Amino acid sequence: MRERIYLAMRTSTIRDVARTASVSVASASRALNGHSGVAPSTRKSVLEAAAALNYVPHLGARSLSTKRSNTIGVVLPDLFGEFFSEIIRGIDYAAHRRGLQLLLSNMHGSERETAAALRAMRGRVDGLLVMSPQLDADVLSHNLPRGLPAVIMNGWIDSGRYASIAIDNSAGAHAAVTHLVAQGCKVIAHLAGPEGNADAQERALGFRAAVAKMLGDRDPLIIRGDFSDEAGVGAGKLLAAQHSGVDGVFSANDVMAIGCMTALLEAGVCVPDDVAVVGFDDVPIARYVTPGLTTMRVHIAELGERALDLLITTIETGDAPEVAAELLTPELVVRASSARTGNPTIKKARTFGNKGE
Amino acid sequence: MRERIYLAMRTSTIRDVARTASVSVASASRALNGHSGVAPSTRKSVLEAAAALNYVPHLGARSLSTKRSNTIGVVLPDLFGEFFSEIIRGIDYAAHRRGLQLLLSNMHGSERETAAALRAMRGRVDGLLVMSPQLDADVLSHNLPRGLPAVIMNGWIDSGRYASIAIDNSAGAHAAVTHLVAQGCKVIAHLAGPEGNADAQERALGFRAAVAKMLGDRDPLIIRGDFSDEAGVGAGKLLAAQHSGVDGVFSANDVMAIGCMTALLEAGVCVPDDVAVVGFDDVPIARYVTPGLTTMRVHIAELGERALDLLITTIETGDAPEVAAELLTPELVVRASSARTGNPTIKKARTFGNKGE
DNA sequence: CTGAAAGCGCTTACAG
DNA sequence: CTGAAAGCGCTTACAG
Repeated sequence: MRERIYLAMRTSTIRDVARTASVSVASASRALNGHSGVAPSTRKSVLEAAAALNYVPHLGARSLSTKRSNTIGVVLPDLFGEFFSEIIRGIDYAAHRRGLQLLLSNMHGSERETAAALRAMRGRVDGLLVMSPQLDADVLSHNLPRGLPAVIMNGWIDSGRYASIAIDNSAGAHAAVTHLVAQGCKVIAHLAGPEGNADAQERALGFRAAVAKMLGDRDPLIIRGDFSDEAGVGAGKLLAAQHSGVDGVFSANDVMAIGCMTALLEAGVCVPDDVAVVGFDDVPIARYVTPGLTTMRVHIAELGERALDLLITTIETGDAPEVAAELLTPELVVRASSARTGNPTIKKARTFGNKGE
Repeated sequence: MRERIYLAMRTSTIRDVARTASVSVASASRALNGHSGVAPSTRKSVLEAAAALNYVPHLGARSLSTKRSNTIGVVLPDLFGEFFSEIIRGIDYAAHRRGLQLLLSNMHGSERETAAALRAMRGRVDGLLVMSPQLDADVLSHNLPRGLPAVIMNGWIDSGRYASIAIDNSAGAHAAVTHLVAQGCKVIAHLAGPEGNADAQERALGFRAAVAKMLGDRDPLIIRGDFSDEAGVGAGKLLAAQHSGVDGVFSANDVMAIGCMTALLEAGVCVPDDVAVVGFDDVPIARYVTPGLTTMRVHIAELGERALDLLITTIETGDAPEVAAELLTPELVVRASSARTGNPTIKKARTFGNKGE
């Protein structure tokens, strides 16, 4: 009884197919893979046997012998959320077009886990897409299995070793500040991303440079965040309570910008007339919040798509002869969150001069 | 020269480690895997050799011989978007806790692709999580590799063959309509999901039953959608233009509900006072739109988490002795989109009696 | 056109 | 404690 169940459940192998079709395993393999040079009658009986046995090839075994998995490994800081979801969409789109599978993994923030995730890809994928804004090139290249083609997205890029693709954060920050100033903002604060994150750091630096140049502000208010909506809410509450005279906010990402707007609105602060808000990324929901969020559009999905294209090129041309390094320039998308009428609904605290009151 | 590059790039195998450490491959394997019964000196030299060679084990080969991949396959209708992103978050959370990797795949809508995706999992994963609201149990079970443990999420479930977990859509629809009626809505329309989708169908049926019972409406307005924001926008425009007297909308998912609200607001229709809107899912953004979206909370991430737990149980207990079938009941979350003051800003068209004018 | 054999990179009884 | 050998399920030169 036990044995019968076992036999019934056992998945059939190419050996079973060969035996059923009365041919060798080699012939079965050739027929199954549609190779030429197989007698029609042989092919027929093999395919029939396979169908009868409901044969499904063991891809692990196949890739062990072909050294090809038709799978791309993707290692991201997270697998969910507005931003990563869009990245995955782009990668998936490009992978699907080429008949490639995706092996996704995330690094859960720690260096140890990133190393584990990268190493776990060995022998299972043909190439790697890694987004690691938190880790420097050394950690990365030490743990990237040798000989595995890889493309680095948005990281502390070590040009030369791996192809890479990234966002021009500095240009983005500059454009955002320029826009806020053009809208009449006089005191602009920055809602920053996590420390140690390459993108966040570049955006903060770009912001500082821009407000120094355009507003002569060398010590702007910078609120440290972590890219989460909660951080945005906290910042919004802070700004609403503080009466700091801030009339414009440049947030390092959209998710925080949205949290910030929500908190400001709840506190009775009008966006954009009291405080104009600009985000970064243009995640899908940016257009659905009210007011719609002005932001620096990154074309996130396209970024993922381009990264996969780059990887394929790297794989096909062998050991990346000229290492590519693409830089994507974000574009300003103006929506209601920054469209100021020039009529603030509340007087600025600093007009009264008694800050903290 | 060519050869030198090749040698330099070649990834080292356990054989290289063994040779470097002057032990057999068997001993190297045991040392590397931390097995007991290895002389300390042997272990030491093996680990040193591995470090020196920057050895990374070939997981494909390992799982071929151990018949264990420590990877879970996940097949979803899509890998991105608010809903699937949350599902993935839950699955990832549970998988990470157990040290499991995720192999994600989507089915891009077609039956052929679903079959391919399911079969491609053979030999690469220890179990499968499948969400397939579009396909019936036969297609599914025909393509699920025999002997591969699986859990079906939200599908046309064939209780008995596979463990499953699903949402009580009927109860959810009923609760949504009950709420709208309690808010004073008299004419409720349904923004439906795609045909052939199990969840969508159950929600529509539940809606019909509820409005028939509570409002005596046996022929309610049902607008066919496809779960996309565009469909929601289209429905909102339609409702705004139609003067149909509709004062409540129950949408089959949040994303359409949000699109619908956006379109209604743009057309000058007040939500909730002219039209109250209730969604389904409680995706993360539901709380950030303005007005906040009332919805049936599904605890999406938890659904993914529970599904993985179920799968692990199935794998561990062998061939699922008692096939589990869990049903999750969604709960009503009231936000501003349905909090009516009783003061509509515009007169209902049907009050005038000249519909279409 | 076909089959026997070697090999992909591991692990694990089995002897010693 | 250690090593030689078989085996996981495939593919692919190599002979015939």
